[in-house]
Amino acid sequence: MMEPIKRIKGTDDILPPESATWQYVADTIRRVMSLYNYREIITPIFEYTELFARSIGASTDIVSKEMYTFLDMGERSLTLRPEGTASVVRAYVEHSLSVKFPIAKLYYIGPMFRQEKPQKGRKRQFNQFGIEILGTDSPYADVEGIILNLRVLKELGITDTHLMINSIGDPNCRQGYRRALKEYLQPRLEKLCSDCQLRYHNNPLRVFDCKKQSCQAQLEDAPVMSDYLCDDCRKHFDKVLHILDKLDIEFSINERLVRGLDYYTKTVYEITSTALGSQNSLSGGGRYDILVEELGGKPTPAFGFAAGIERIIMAMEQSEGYETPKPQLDYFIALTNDEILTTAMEFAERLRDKGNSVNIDFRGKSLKSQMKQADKLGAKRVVIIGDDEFSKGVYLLRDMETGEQTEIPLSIIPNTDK
RNA sequence: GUGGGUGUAGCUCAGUUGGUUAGAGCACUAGGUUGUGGCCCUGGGGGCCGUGGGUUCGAGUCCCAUCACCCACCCCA
Repeated sequence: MMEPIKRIKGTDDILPPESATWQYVADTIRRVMSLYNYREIITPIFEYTELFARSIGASTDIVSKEMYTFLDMGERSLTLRPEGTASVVRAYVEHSLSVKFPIAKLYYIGPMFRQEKPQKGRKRQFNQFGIEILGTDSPYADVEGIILNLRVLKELGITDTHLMINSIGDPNCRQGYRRALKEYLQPRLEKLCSDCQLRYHNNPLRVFDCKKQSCQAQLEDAPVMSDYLCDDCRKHFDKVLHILDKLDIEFSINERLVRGLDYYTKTVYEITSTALGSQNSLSGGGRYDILVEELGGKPTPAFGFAAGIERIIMAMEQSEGYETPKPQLDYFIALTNDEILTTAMEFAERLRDKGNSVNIDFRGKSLKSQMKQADKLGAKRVVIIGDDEFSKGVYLLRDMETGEQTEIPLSIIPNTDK
């Protein structure tokens, strides 16, 4: 026996019937996107490594240790995308989309790759969907993104969500805050864990993300970003909060919410669910007003979010009233003799011409076994063509719900309407 | 990278202080109904008990190693 080859660690095969859930989620996402008139953008799943280093930030965990990076035959460094925004912005700049779309409202959906140790809610290949609104700095854009995000979750039946929001300012006012935070932390450096001591140097804001009690204790009286926001950032944040209030959106301000990607400015937010375990973030995003410029485009303010589809499905499965999708089939064709197969195939094609889903078992099994099959496949009706019927030029149409059976000439295709 | 947990049939899991041919439910399959699904009944097929080594008269069970998966830290969606 040959040794079977197994799937790569951290990847998943999505099998029927679970794949139907996945399709349902994708359909719902696309439907909601169209409600807000967002249009799909499909970019390659690999890019030059440089793109991610420049956008996400070379010192971030994602770029410094989680990317699948390799050299192609021309010795160019390529990377499987770890997130979606960088590619969208790259395409936006590359195709000068700002000309055609003064405000570009785009969405994407597809697989992302990060080489992390897998655990609940964290795979090495996982799927995200997300949006990008490019070309406006309006706080209304932030809110539209957030409510679109919430609507997708709501329409999927996920209710136990929590929206947290914060502003991390622009590069200028954040600089002032960084300085103040470092001043505050410096005398306490000894009491922080080794990870946080590193963060102190690389990105002191991330100390807030530390889950260690001892580190959190040191942060109790730490300065908060909101005291350091410049007028423009302050106004923007207040406006976002105000609109959310007006729209009756529940949220909480989390002064310590910091994102792990370097490109964010002003608004950042995260939606969590208690159904998930340790990796409880369903989606997150924010404003990134300097990224387009950093990727070689004209200065263009923008907002976006990304959401994890596997995590969304986990949350769905745990929400009340969730049922696994049942198999659907309009017709099953059962026959008692291989000689009838050709006729049955023709008949099936004519049913399909009318838009019916049709299945035939080619194995020559007993009628009983075929009926069982039909039942298991969720067939609404079964067309039975036995030897007797075949010689008479008729078939039996059986309604699987009621058990009623009628004899009909083979020349007549059943009506599709119920 | 660091912890902890789990590996027995396709799936979910039993398996007594080590003791004959390793079990159940679901799924699959054949029949009960010689041409008809769901419910019920009866039979059948399926296991290098993760892998390698050790202890023992004897190992699914004890010991060591190894691999895989899961969960947590870390990080993020």
